[in-house]
Order: sequence, then structure tokens, then C-alpha cells
Amino acid sequence: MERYKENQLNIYNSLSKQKEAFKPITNGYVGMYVCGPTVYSNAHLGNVRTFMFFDVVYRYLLHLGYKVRYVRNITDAGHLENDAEQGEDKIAKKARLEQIEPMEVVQMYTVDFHNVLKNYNFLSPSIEPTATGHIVEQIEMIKEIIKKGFAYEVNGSVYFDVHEYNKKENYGILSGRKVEDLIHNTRALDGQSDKRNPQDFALWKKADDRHIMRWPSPWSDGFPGWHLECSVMSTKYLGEQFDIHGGGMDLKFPHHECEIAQSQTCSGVKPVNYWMHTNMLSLNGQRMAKSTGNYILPNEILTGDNKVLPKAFSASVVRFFNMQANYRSILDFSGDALEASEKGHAKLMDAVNLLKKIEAGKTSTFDVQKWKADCYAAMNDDFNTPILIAHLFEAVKLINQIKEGKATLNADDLLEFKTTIHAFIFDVLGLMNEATQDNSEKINGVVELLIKLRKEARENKDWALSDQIRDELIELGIQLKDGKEGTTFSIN
RNA sequence: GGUGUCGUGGCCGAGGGGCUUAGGCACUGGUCUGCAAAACCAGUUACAGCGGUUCGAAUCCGCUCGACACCUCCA
Repeated sequence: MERYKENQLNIYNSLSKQKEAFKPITNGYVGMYVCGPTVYSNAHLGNVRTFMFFDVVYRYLLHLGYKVRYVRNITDAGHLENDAEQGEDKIAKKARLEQIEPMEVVQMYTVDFHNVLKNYNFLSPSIEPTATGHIVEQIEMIKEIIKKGFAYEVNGSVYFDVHEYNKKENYGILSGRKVEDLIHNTRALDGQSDKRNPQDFALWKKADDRHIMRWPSPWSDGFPGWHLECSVMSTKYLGEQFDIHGGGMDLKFPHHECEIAQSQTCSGVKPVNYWMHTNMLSLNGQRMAKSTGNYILPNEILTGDNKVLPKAFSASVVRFFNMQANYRSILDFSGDALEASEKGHAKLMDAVNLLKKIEAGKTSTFDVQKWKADCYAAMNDDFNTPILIAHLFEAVKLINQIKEGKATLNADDLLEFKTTIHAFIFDVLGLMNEATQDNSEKINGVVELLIKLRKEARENKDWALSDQIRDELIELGIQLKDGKEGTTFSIN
């Protein structure tokens, strides 16, 4: 369904700092690039927040009927750890530390990353290119930049000439920085650098003898600069100009700024129409970061194996928690916050399960069309998932009211209502209904049996037995709910 | 120092010049129940401070205070 025809999406563009009507370059098609993880360690929950948000963006674009090519790279060539001085990249360093091959490290953490994505119900991107798989293209792009006169070679390394670029274009267009300010605020150098100016950044670095990851090039045996890969891979798979580029706020400068400079130099056009940046996920009010130890791994949440957590939580609860906040706001993670989300999530899923049993009435006491329009309006407004969730809770209330006999929906409305609920909760938000997974049929059968036995006990006024059944089930995370038309249950 | 984001009720978190009961969690009262739980109904707590613009500001502007991020690899 081409829902995009009646849904005008508005996106907050970091480039213009305002919401803009989204118009794809090619009608009906969307090209989207998101900076992926560096696979030299496990992706932590902060990293995952960004990918999770863009997963929802991807899902919603698909839901609207766009044909989307979603490219999310894997950075496996490593970054320059200390730009000019050391020239050693992180992956190689870690490999030596652990006495294994660099590509083994890359493989291990790539597998871990994919494992996390699977656990958290991510859709696979259309293309997941690796930096090491595009060395040839990167070398070609460097040649092109040199040819245009915006890069220079020194001692086997190649640098992008920021000052030269800034004479014609605006280096700082995305981040709001000015080259003059950068000059005054760049840290003092030791005089070791080959760069003409401290603001210049590496396109190619000559590898020293100890550097394991290296490739031949016209300038030296070495490796590409970090910013280059995204320019190369986005251009290769999405073209010189594409619709959406996403990433974390912290990549805005210098990474995305450099990307623009590189791509613009080669193609002569601005590479990206809509820049989207997700804000940080904090832990205890501080930024999650590998370097400080202030972080939590996605899979630790599923096992409860982290001291900040009182217990384990499901992946769907974590998704729900994330979606309750706007992607452009800082979100603080805590066990308490997750527990609150878990309850809200359970309430939502209980209602979804209840919805299956609800039957249509003769008339409708609720305006399904308006509610549905509100849901779409929320998502159309820069993917406002917190508002969408608020509307979903209106639906929860309605479902419970119907169950109480205080509201009704006619057959047409009920069908539309169900379809819309499922679309937003499962297709768009990507939440999972744990209660209906796995061995649910068998468990359902057993619980139904216990409910029957308890009913008999209650009819015999054997309260001790009926309460024992109820209390022991709750210990197992199965909650019975007595209603007018019998007992239902939910599983946590 | 520069660039940027932001300060909302007990907590999380939307909205964004008059009218949103935002929503979730927590709490209080009621209905239901053998008692509970769940659910439903009702209710409580608010827009950092000081100026300005305006008929009217939590919402716009300025300043102050504070928080966070980026300026070096970082989602």
C-alpha cells in the first residue's frame, strides 16, 4: 500500500535545524545511510539506541509503502587512534593485546552485534557493507580528491585540505563550526604532524612496521582514514545524492562534517538531503562510554547480569523504554525506569491479547478513524514515538472498556482498529509479544487447566486451594485476572 | 574558550503563545471480588530564576543559574 501518498512525513533536519517536509529524490523510493558500529568491542546499549531508532524509521518508511534501500556499514578497518602521531588503529592494537588476528576480532564482534540485533528484533538493512571490503573504492576516491586539488600527500599519508575546501565551500555547514574558531581552539601540537594545518584530516595513513591491517596504495602500504568509508559506501550504494543520513549526535563533528567535505568535493553536489541525529543514552546521568566503564551491554539486560539492574528484562521492554522518549532528547537509563516501562509494556500487551477475544458490537462508541489519524500524525511528525505510544494507551483503555461492557465497536471499526494496533505495535515499533511465543500453546493449556481447577475450588468455597493456585502461579510470573466472564491470565 | 542540546508535577517523559485531564509509573478514594490482583470511574502534584514583547507566555526574546554532549576515537 502506498500510504506515503496520504501521509506527509516531516523530518527534523540537523542541517537546517528545523522540521522539513520529506520529499524523496525519487518518488516512492528512499535511500538511507546510517553509520554503523566499529567492531573492535561489543556494541553497548547507547550504540544500540541509535540503531534501534533508525530501525523504527526504516520500519515506518516501509509501512508507508516506500521502497527503501537502507545501508548501514560495519567499520572493520579501525580508526586512527591518535590521528597523526601514532597511526595505529584500534583494531590492530586490540588484536595484539589479545594475541589474535585482527580479522578474528572483527569477526567476533560482528557476530556479537548481529546476535544483539536478532535478540532485539531488528530488521536487517538492505546492505551492510564493510570498510575492508571497499579499500579499492576508497583509494579511488582519494585519487579523485587529490585530482581536484583538495588533498595532499606527505610521507606516504594523504590529508584532506580543509582550508582549501573552505575557500569554496562551507566546512562547518552541519556542525555550526567555523574554521577560524577551530584554528584557535585546536590543541597544541608536538610539531610531529605531517599536516599543513591541524584541522586537516587523514584520508590515507601510511602504516608503520607494527601495523597489521594494511593495504597497498599509490602512496604507501597503509589504511584509509575513518571518515572516508562512509562517503565511499554511501555514494556507491545510494548515489551522489541520497535522502537520509543518520547517526549519533557525537558523529556530527568531525565525522559527518568530513563526509560532506569529501563527497561534495568529488561530486560537486551536497550529498545528503536530510541529516538525522539521535541523542545520547546516559547511565546515571553520565554518557555511556566504553572508555569510562559507564555502560551496559544489550545482552546483559536480557540476563540481568549487570549491577545497575534489579533483574532481567525482555528485549521488547527495552524497545518500549526507548520509544517512550523522543530520539532527539537525552534519555537516562536506570533499573527503575525499566521497571516502570515493563509495567506499561505489560499493560499494552495484555490489551493486545485481550483484543483477540473481543467481538464486534452493533455500533461504535469510539472514533476509530480519528484515533488512527492521530497515530499516523504522531509518526509523521518526525517519528514522534512517545506520542504514538500515548495514543496506543488510549486504545488500551478502549479495549478494557469494551471488555467491561462500557464501550463497543462495530465490525468494520473493530477490524480497522485491530489492524492499526498490530501495524504500529509490531510492524512499526517492532515490539514483541512474549506471551504468544515459544511453548505458549502448552503453557496456555496448563494454565487453563489450573484455572478450571481453581474455579471448582472457588465454587466449593475452598479458598485455601484457590488462593494457593493463584499465589503460586504469580510466583512463576503468571497472573490470573478474574473478570465477569471468567478468568484470564497474563505471563510476564 | 568555541559549537550545540536542554532545564516540565514524587519519578520517567510529551507538548510548545490562550483551550492538551498528553501518556506511562507511583499515590489516594470508589466500583467489581469470598479476599486480592487486574480492569474501570474519580482525584492529587507542573512548566529553573529574573526581566522584556503581548490583551494573554511554561511556550517567543534577552540575561542569570544549572545540566549534558561535541571540539581527540566514540551511536
